[in-house]
Amino acid sequence: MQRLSVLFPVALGTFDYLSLDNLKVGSFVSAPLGEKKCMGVIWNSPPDESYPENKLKHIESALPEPPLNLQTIRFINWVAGYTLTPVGAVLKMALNSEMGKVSKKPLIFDEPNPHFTQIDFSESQQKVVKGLEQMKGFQVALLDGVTGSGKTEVYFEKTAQILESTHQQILVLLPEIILTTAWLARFEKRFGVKPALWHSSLTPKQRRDTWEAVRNGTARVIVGARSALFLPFHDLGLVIVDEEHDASFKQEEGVLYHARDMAIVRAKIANCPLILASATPSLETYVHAYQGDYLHFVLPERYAGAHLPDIQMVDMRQRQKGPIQFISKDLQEALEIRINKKEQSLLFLNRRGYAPLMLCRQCGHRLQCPHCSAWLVTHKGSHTLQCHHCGYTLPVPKICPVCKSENLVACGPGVERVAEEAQNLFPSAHIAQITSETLKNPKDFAQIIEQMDKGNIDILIGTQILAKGHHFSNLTLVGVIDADMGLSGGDLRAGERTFQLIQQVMGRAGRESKKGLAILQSYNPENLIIKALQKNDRSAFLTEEMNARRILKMPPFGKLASLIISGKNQTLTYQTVQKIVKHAPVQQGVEVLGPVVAPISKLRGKYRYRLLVKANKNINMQNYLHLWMDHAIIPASVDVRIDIDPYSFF
DNA sequence: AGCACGCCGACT
DNA sequence: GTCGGCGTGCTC
Repeated sequence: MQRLSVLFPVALGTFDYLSLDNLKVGSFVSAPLGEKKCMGVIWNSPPDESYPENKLKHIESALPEPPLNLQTIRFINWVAGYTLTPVGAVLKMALNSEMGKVSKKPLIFDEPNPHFTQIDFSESQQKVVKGLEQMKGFQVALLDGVTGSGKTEVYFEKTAQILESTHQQILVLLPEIILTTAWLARFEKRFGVKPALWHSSLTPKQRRDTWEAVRNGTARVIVGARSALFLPFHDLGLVIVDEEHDASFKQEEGVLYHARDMAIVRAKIANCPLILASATPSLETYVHAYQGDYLHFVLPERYAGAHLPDIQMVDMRQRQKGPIQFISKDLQEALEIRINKKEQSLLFLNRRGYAPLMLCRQCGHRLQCPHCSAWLVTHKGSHTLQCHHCGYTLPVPKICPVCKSENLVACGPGVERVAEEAQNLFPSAHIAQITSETLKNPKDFAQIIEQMDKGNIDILIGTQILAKGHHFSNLTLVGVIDADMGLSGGDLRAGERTFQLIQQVMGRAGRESKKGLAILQSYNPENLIIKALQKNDRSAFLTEEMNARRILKMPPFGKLASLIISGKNQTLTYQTVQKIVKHAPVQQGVEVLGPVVAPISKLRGKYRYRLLVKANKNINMQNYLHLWMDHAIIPASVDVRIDIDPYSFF
């Protein structure tokens, strides 16, 4: 009879059990947990000998499932330790709901063919292809190429090399799986077959089959969103993170992790190369490349002789008096020229709905969400007011709920309003809108692309979803309605995000033979970020931002962790925050900032406070937080969430 | 995370 | 009197 450590896919640590069989680490078992029998995995943590043996239960049975491999187990442990999450919560991400049931028909892919097509590369592309070819073992490379420079085809060559010379697997992470249609077409064109896909909207059967094919090594190329990192790879030989700067790699619910950073750990454990690709690298990645920690490959020009667009600035402070117009005269004229020439235009505004605020002109009342401290956004398409934080929706009211007057007005622009204005300016133009709510699945997006390719759309108006790598061949004008929008609020990465987003959006124009134009509308044209965008001067922006972060000891020159303390009872929550702050350990090189009322002070009915821990680079943040929180007494009705390397400051 | 237990208000 | 809301505590 021996003591074994068992981990269950629930937010808990390991528990010890007794077993007659000699079960090895990674084996799947069924064991009693509380009132129920649960599926668990024999874990590699040492059993807790201090726990009394007479309290131990017995493992019920071993399951026929093949064991989880050691690399995946080590990765799960690492992520749990880094993010301060119970290991079981991370295990849950690595399993699938169909576990325990044996897959009847294993998934057969034809294998991708590395010789299916050969691409003609430019001289600079060829250099990078050669460079990537040399990468062996654990090494990180930044593949840094302007929009439209053909990064994808270049990393496909490294993919082909691994496919041809080994039996290893290749993992490609993309930020949003809804946008992969075009990427998949390129893959199929290059390798003759579709890769294995992993994302949240697979059916249980697809999940089960793909998981099994990844586990047994028959799936050679796996493309997925962040959760694909946790698949039990049989033998991982290459990891690619495309659009590595994209903020959606940071998981903001459940286990809070950054998929790009965890991909580096995954590659290190697998001892394989990692490619981070972007036209607008994150500052973190750029600094690593700059310091020589990463290889740095650059594709300086667009593929096939296409040029980057010209950039024109419109100072919105100069606009004429009269009713508010969100499309300036200059932009209007540029749109008209494109419509007449049968070329396409794109208008970008990173705000969904019609107007961000509904206000009573009689009494000044602003319509607010009953569950969150946020304004309700007018949506004309669905005749509703919506809370963009919790989803609360109600029909647009006719009268003010406070003074009962009929003087409610919608303030500020959203995508719907810009579309309305554009349609009034150009009544016969074909205008389409694209936001996360109009795109329910990859098919919706594919349809818009098709309509664009056929020339059935003159003006496409949308949110940030437009910024992500699409190739519209007849698109020659990009209008940024409000270039300053992302800059206010003063969060750490506001400047970086704005620069990346607008640079990416502008990169949609003129990707083929016709020269593109980007028009930036700004109320703040002297701002350094706006100026760098206007001059297309990335290094000016990066230098400036790098210096600012270095002086402030902000990431990547220092470490951050954020604590969000929330609860339905405001008084109890606040008292808890006070108590937590009082017990913060004093340590050289660590600063605890706050508490402050969170910018969204109430979310889904819970009151929220924030603390920020700022530490020098050499500090072990996890140790510090354990020292602080392990003995903290927190009421069950108050929730304390720790976010290591936070990206969201709401 | 689930799940059970137990304490209070609401209604057949 | 019973149903069920959710706050609290436990899972080897």
